[in-house]
Amino acid sequence: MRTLSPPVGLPALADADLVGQVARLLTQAVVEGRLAPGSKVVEAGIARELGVSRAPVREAARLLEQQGLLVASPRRGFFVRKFAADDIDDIYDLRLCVERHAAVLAARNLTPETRDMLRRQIDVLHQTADLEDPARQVEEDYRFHRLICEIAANRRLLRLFDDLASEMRMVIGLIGRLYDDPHEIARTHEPVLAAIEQGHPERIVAHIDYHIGHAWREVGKLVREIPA
Amino acid sequence: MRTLSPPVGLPALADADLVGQVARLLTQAVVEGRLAPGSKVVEAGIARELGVSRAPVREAARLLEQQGLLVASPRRGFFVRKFAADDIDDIYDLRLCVERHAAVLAARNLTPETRDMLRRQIDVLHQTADLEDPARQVEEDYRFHRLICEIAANRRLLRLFDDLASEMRMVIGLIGRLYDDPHEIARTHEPVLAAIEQGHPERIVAHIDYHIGHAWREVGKLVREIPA
DNA sequence: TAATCGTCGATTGTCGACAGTTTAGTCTTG
DNA sequence: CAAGACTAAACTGTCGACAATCGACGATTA
Repeated sequence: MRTLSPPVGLPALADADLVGQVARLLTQAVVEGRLAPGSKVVEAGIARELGVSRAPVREAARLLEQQGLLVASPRRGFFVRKFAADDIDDIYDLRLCVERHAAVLAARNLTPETRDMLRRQIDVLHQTADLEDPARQVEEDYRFHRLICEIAANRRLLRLFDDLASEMRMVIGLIGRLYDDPHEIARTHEPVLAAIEQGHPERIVAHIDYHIGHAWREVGKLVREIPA
Repeated sequence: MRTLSPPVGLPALADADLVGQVARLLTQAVVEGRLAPGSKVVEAGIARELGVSRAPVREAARLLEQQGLLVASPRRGFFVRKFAADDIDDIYDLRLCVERHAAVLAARNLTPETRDMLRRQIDVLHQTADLEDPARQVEEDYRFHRLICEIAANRRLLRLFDDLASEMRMVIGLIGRLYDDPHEIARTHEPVLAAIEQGHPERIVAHIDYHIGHAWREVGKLVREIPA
C-alpha cells in the first residue's frame, strides 16, 4: 500500500524555524515603525522579549541586514536602516532596470495562461481598491510586478525583485500612506500588460518607465516631505 | 591647544573579524575546487579544522549562502552550490541587464577623471595579459566592469554587481581555464569605453551586449562541456 | 574651561554543551 | 535478493556563559 504522502498543496506547516519567525517579527516591528530608523537593535533585548536565546536573533538580524532592513556595525551591533532620498533613488533606479528587463523577457515567454494570470491580478487590484486597506493594496501591487518577474523565468532576477520589494516595503511603511486613489493605480497597470501582450520591446520599456517612474516620483516626494 | 589627532594615514588595522576570515577561506576552498559542488559543508568539521567554534563558521556560511556559493537545507546543513547551465544563463542574463544600465548611467556621469580611470584599467588589462596569470586576468577584467558600476553612482547596483561577480568567480573557478587570448579580451573592452564616451544609449547597449554576450557564450560552452 | 584620560556598566563575539533530527549502516522479512 | 524496519553515529538548532570591547560619564590636567 502506498502511504507515501500524495502531495496536497499544504503550506509546509508553519515552521518551527525560529530564525524565520524572529526575522518576520523584526521585519514587522521595523515596517510598522515600532523600531525607529537609526535606533539600535539589541540582541539580548530582542531575545529576552521573545523568550529565545541570542543565537537565532543574531542570525535573523544578519538576514535582515542582507535584505537591507538593518545595517551592522562591527562590535557595535545592528541598527535600523535610515533611508535618505539618495537611497530611494538608488532603489527605484535599480527597480526600473530590473523590471524593464523582466517585462521584455515576460513578453517573449508569454502564454495564454500567464497572460490570464496577469489579467486576473489586475482584477484583484481593482477589487482590493474597494477595501480601504492600503497595506493589502501595496502587497497586491507587488504581486503583479512579481508575476512579471516569474514569467520572465530567471530565478536570480526574481530573487533580486524580492529583495528590492522588501526594501520598498520598509520605505512605504515609514511613509505610512501612499496612494490617493487605489483605483487609479489599478488602472495604470493595464497599459503595461497591453504593451507586454503586443510585444514591442520599446513600447514595453516606455510603459514600464512611465508606471514605475510615477511611483518613484510619488515616493520620492513623500520621503522628501517627511525627512528623518 | 588643538591636539585632536591629526589624521595620519594608518591602514585601519587588519580586522580580527573571524567571520570574514572564515568566509574568505571557505570561498577560496570552493573556488579552488577543494570543496566539490554538491558536497556537504559540515560546520563542526570546518570549525575544528580552523580551530574556532561553530558560531563564526555558521555565520560565514550564511553569508556565502546569500552570495550564492552555498545553499542551505534546513536541518540538513550547507552544501556547495551546483551550477547547471540554467544558472549560468540566469546569472549572465541578469549581468547583462545590470551592466547595460550601469554603462548608460556611467556615460551620463562621465568626467575626464573617471574616463581616465577606465582608460587606465584597460592598460592594466593589457599589461596583465603578459603575466600568464588567468586568475589575475579575470580579476582585472571584473575591476573594469566594476568601475563602470562605480561611475554609475548607484550603491545598490554596485552591491548587486559584486554579488554577481562572486557567483561568476565560482563558475570560472569550476571551469578552471577561461580565455584563450588575454590580449584579445583586453582589446574587446575598448569599443565599450568608446561607446560610453560617445554617449548614445543605443550604441552603449549594443557594445555591452556584444562584449558580455561573448563571455556568456564562452562560459556557457565550457559549462556544457564539463557538466556536473 | 575645554580637551583628554580612566573607569564602569552594557553589549557583542565566541565558546562548549545538550536535545532533537537526519543519515548511514545493519538486520529482518517477504 | 530486494525492500522495509531498526539502531547508532553524526550533525544541526538552540542555549547559557565568559571574555573582549564599546560608549558614557566623571576625574584630571593644562
